[in-house]
Amino acid sequence: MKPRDEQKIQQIYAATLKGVQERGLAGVTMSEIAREAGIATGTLYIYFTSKEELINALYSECRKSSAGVFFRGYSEQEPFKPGFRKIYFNIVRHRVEHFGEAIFMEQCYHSPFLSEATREESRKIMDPLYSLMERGKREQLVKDLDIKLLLLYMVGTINEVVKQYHYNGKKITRQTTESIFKLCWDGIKV
Amino acid sequence: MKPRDEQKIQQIYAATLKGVQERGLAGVTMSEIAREAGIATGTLYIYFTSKEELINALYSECRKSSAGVFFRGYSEQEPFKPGFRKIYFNIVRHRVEHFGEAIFMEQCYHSPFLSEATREESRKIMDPLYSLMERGKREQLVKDLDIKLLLLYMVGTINEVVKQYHYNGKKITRQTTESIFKLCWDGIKV
Amino acid sequence: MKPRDEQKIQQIYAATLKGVQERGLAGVTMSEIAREAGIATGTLYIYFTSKEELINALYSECRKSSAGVFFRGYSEQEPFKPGFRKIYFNIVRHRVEHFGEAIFMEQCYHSPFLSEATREESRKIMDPLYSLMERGKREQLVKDLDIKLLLLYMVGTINEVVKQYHYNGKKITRQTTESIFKLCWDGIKV
Amino acid sequence: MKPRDEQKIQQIYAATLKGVQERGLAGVTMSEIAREAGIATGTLYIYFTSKEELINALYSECRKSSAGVFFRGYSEQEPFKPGFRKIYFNIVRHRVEHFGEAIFMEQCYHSPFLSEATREESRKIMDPLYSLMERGKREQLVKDLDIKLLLLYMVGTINEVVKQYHYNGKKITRQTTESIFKLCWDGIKV
DNA sequence: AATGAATGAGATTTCATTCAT
DNA sequence: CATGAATGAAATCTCATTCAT
Repeated sequence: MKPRDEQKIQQIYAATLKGVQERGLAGVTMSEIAREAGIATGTLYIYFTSKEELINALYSECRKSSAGVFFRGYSEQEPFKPGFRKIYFNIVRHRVEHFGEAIFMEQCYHSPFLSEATREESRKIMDPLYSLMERGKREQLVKDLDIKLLLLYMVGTINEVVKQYHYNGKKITRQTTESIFKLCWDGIKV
Repeated sequence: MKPRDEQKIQQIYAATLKGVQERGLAGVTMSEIAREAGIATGTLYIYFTSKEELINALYSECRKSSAGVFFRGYSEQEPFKPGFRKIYFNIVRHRVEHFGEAIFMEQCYHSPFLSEATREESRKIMDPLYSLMERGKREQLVKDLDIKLLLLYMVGTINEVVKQYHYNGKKITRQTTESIFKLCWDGIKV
Repeated sequence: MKPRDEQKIQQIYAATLKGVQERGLAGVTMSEIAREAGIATGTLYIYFTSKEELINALYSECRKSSAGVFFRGYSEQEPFKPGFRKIYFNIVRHRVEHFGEAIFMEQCYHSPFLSEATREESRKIMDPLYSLMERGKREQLVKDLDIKLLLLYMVGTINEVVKQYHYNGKKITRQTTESIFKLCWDGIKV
Repeated sequence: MKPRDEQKIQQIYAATLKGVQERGLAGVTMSEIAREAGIATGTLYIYFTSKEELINALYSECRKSSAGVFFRGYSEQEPFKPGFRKIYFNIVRHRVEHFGEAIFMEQCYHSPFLSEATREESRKIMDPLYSLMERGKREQLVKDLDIKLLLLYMVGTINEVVKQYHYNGKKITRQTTESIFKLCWDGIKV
């Protein structure tokens, strides 16, 4: 019987992401999160019984929300390349608009907070992209390599570019996205 | 008189990397580092006046050591593609063999520990790779894009692949490296 | 909601004074203070962000409280000698009844804790006594010497007598006070 | 079989006094003392087996050296007032020239360092002044009050004046000394 | 539910003392 | 003897969590 003031939960999530972005998972404290969220420390513990639970819940939340965006407007019916392209652009946009989430998730990986269950659960989210890639291979549009490798190739560049652009205060324009998509496509295509 | 022990510093560094890899910058403590390094907590403070100083020193060290490996065996005289390939393989090898360092540096970026001075200092290390890429562009072997973008494209994949392979307990074979190099090269070439 | 407890501050002050009297500023620790005040160590840090701040706050407090006592019942209207005598007796009584404060302040002077601001602030407290002495000089009841010197002459004896009597377990009786007042007066008068 | 490099001991004493004056007994550390004395920490422990022993030894030393100065040029044969005057001036001079020692001794009183033996031993040093005062009373030159009280009256002023002048960076001139001596004498005489 | 003061275990740091050279 | 690195107990301080209101 956990309380469901959904708005408060969102404030807590936002406060956590902000804190992690500024001081890292290492530096963020429960009282800072509470203060930033505009509630008392005690209240935080009404919504999340521990720091660990908060981290895990937020992690899941991030995964879910990102999946929603990644496949927006994408249909398994459309031909491979436009589908692939759509997802690519979706991922870039999401990474840019939800930069804090990316950082947070990255930091979680090496924290003592994330439970194995959460890690496991979060792996499945890329499954539709997996299927798409498989189709690309079947249709001989994409190199015959391990699918996981192809996905990492695709995602790695996006992550790195978005991160570095962010740190250097540069904007990712449509042109930038077109450029890295072209790089990616030329590499991946047969 | 017992001289200050240079080797002890290496033990401390190793202990820190191990701790960060296991529990994240969030979870690593000075006493754990000391225990792992086989020294007393107080001794740690003879070599580093604070946790912050230790983190910064290790960060610099990592940057420097990686630069050394990246350009091993590479000469500016050799033609573009073999040079590029050599560096690519060097980076992959370094990331695999010094995985802990990569994790550590990634975590540092969003920690309250890293000083601006250290951040600044560490940016210059990729300069030679920068020059190589410029040459590639001049010789019209490489796409005419912003060099920084090309480097991020190159490095992003490596980071992501090495990381995920590591987490899943998979080995990066020569074949894997060849595969991602091919992906990278096909993308980057004109 | 539990409001911040003003009385707790008094307990902390009392505990600090007791500790300093028994073991000196050198020997007093934050955990001892907390234990003596009947609170947890962490609680101490809710009220004072550091040991230094606690010491400075207590120092100011002592200065202020002593000033209150020194001039109790004294009016600038009354003739010089009875006024001077009243203040003299007040000071003696305060030193006896608040012996711990005197010791504490003495120790603070050469500690690394006291900030320059606190030192500065505390100088002004004797001002009314200063004015009184000036009047005494104008009325030619008091020797024509630097006023500061006259005050130090007056206060020095009190401090020394109270201290030594305390250490030797002797009581300062009314008779004792009369005696030293007579000594002081005979010296100071024209 | 304690080593007797007398010069080194003096350096240690000087370093200790300097440290205590600057940071209080609270703030002075064994390694600082060693550094200031120009020796290694370990060496300090060859000369004094513990911090406590060093403090106690220095305390005794201070007491002894001060006694030597106090009664310099004084003979029990000379009449009361010139004798008293000589000692008075000696004390003032000593306090000024050895200010650090006075501070040190004051701080020791409330430290956990000073042993009861040391405290006891140091009380006897004023005995000749005690006798002198007794004579003054017998010859009816001095008020018929408890001798201890008379001495505290005398010494208290000196301590206070020297301390405050020192803190305010003012010099104690011969004129100052004459002034406070006159104050003292007028108070003490019958 | 909400609050924020209180708690105390544990983290960082200091320092008297010891020890290997 | 002299050195200063090494030690570890203890001090200062932090913070996840609990509790009284």
